[in-house]
Amino acid sequence: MSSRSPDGVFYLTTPIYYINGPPHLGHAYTTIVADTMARYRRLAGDDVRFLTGTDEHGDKIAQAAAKAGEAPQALADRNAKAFRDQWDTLEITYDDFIRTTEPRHARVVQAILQTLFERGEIYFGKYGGQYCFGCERFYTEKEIVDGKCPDHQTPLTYIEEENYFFRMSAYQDWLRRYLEEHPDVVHPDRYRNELLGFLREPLQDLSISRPKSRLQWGIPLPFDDRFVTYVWFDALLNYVSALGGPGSDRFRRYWPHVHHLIGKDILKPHGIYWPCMLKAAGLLREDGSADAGLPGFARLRVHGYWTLGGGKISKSVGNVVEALALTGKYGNDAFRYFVLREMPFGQDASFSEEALVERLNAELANDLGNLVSRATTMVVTFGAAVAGTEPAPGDQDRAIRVRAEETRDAVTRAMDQFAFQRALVEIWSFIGVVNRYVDATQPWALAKDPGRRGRLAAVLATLADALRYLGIVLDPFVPAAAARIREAMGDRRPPALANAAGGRPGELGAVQRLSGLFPRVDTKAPPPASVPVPAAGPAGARVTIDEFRRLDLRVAEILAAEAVPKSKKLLKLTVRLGDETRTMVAGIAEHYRSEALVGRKVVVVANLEPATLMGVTSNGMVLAGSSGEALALLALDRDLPAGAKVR
RNA sequence: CGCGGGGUGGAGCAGUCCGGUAGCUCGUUGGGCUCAUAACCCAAAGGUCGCUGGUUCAAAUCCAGCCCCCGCAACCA
Repeated sequence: MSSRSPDGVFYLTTPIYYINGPPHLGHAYTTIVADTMARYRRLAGDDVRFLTGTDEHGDKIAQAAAKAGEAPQALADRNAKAFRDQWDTLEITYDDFIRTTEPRHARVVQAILQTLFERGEIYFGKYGGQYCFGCERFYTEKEIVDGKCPDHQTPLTYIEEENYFFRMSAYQDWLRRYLEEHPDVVHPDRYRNELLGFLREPLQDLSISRPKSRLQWGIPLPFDDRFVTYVWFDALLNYVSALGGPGSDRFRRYWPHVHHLIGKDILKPHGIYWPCMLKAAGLLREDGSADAGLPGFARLRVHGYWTLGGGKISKSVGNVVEALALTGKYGNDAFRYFVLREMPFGQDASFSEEALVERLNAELANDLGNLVSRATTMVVTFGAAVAGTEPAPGDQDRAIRVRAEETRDAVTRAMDQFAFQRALVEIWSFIGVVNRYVDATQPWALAKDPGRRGRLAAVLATLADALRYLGIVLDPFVPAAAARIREAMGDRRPPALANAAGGRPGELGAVQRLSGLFPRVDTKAPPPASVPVPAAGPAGARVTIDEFRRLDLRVAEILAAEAVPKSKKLLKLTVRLGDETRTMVAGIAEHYRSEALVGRKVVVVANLEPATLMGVTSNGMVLAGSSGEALALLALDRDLPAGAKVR
């Protein structure tokens, strides 16, 4: 069985991460998965190109920079560095790190836009529609939830403006047929089904520009510098620009072998926009053509989400940034092993420190670490006694060799499907076999019997062979530990899957004892709870008394309360302030039953900008205090008429 | 009728597509071993497979209905 990729070339990308926050568990998982796959492919002998990077344009960055009183580029430089530093800490072996603010990226984006423009794939049109400033995009009637952005729940603004559009609608049929006929381009399969689901609705043309009057922090359109490029159009092209763009040698070599690793949240841009863009730009192979210089589709490998703190006993990690900090506490290998082993690729899984420690102790320390320790100790201790002895291999030894090869093939099959969990299960099953082999052959007993030297020699050679093998197959998953195993076994060859075969006993004399590869974590005295969750939040900036007075706080009587249909948290309240009656929406449905509220007097902000939530317009806000899960409405300790001023 | 995942020994999960003795890891208990990181190996105890009904010789598995949990959508104005 060959473990190589077609042509022995493999191009793997992570999404480029948006730099509006620090790297967290989600980013790290994607990147670790990619790194594991890249290492595995290299181990299998492929020529691998592994790309990651950062997405740095857009209004959010521009605004954050303005707020901090610095240039957007300065902010981007700082935040991009945080990602790079994190990946260095995790020993991620990326070959290239692209930033969308780099000239090499802008050049390619502009060149491709120009090509599309000249081909008539982009047209200038007037568009009137509901726009969300938070999302930097227009919404269709269908997407709008009661006049609000379905993402931000903020009111949309009707904007009529001229923009450039990509004729994405022209590719709907092509894309649907392609996905139907090529089940392997999106994995796991359910995500392909989801894409086909999207395609049952008519595909709209995609607005790909934003007027500079509204957004400046972006790549100018090459054919009209009054506009900058829409962020997704800009961002997706990093996968091409990082190779130097169409026509470059690197592009020709790697682009046909591209695999995009993504999280399920960005399936739509990658599974709909991206293939249409590529098709239009001539960067995909024509149907039926044998053009080897282009891929038929940008293959997608889609993973699920981590959930946190689901368990009852879970005093564990509170958020995704904290979760990532556990790499420092338990080490890169343990963290990698946990996330790869715990989450079946494509599905959701829950993350907890307890589960991590359990796997670290049971699988890394007990199964693997202890095996390495006992085996190296025996080879070193008893090895001298068998020097020069002709080994007498038996069935047990041959069985280990066979099992090793079966395991290697099973790992190959699993990795071809991005099934990291299954690959690890296979390897650990082999570790169990070797542990049982030690108990069955009892080398310590053989060592006491001079007449069984030949047998002992064979057993020790088999053990050494098995560890050398593990030092190779474990390399993508726990690279540091694997390197230590190879070193202890005196194996100085660069690791290669081709060498992960049994039956090549090396010099027992070169073996060194290796103990404590993964020390157990004492769970009796649990480690101090990680970073304490900060309370409600630091006191914000101060306000002046005048600013405070701008708030119109009033006593209000609740006349009626009802749940907002389909909402989980919202109650629609009818309240009376003096003579006036109005509707307010409050996110308290999980804490108060509507019947219990009628007749109560509460404190409200009366002059708040109206907002529509789940279709109900709220004219004000009911005040409540909260702490963690608990929530309480403000009440008066003596009665006052509705409408009374609060200050 | 918004989308999706799930309910299987104490904990976490597999098995469900294609019906036929309910399996794995952790934990517990007993034993073995002494090479090893209180580890490793063997064995045992422990389950009305969420509920109800149906199909069937036979249901964790198929069908119908119901209950509950968890993500996301999706909001705490």
